[in-house]
Amino acid sequence: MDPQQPNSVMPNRMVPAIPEDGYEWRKYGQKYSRRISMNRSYFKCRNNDCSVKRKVEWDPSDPSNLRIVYDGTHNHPSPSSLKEDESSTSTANQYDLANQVLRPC
DNA sequence: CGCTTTTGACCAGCGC
DNA sequence: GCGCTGGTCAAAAGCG
Repeated sequence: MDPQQPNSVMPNRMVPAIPEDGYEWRKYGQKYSRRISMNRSYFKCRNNDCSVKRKVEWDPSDPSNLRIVYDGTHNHPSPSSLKEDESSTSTANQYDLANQVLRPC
């Protein structure tokens, strides 16, 4: 029936589903934009020397439409990369913002 | 205990 | 001048 979660368990806290990019983020705000009818969540990268900001927008009626916006660049390797070998020459794993959803606008 | 998360309110700039 | 939005901060509570 409804694709929601009939169970009383919700893996997510309030957001539908955020794609992990391999970095750690700390949510520091959330707001709803009636202008675009979308929810906007504000995340900040946790690092002594890395305060990158990450904005996530998604439609409350269509959590499938996720819009990720990165503000800034990481100056430290991703924690996910640290736990495992990291591509021999760090090719360009530093800025793998390959999460730019492809939206036709 | 430490850490994280959530909500509300405030501020500033801009457009008309 | 007014209204509106965007963005951030603070505090509190709960959990392992």
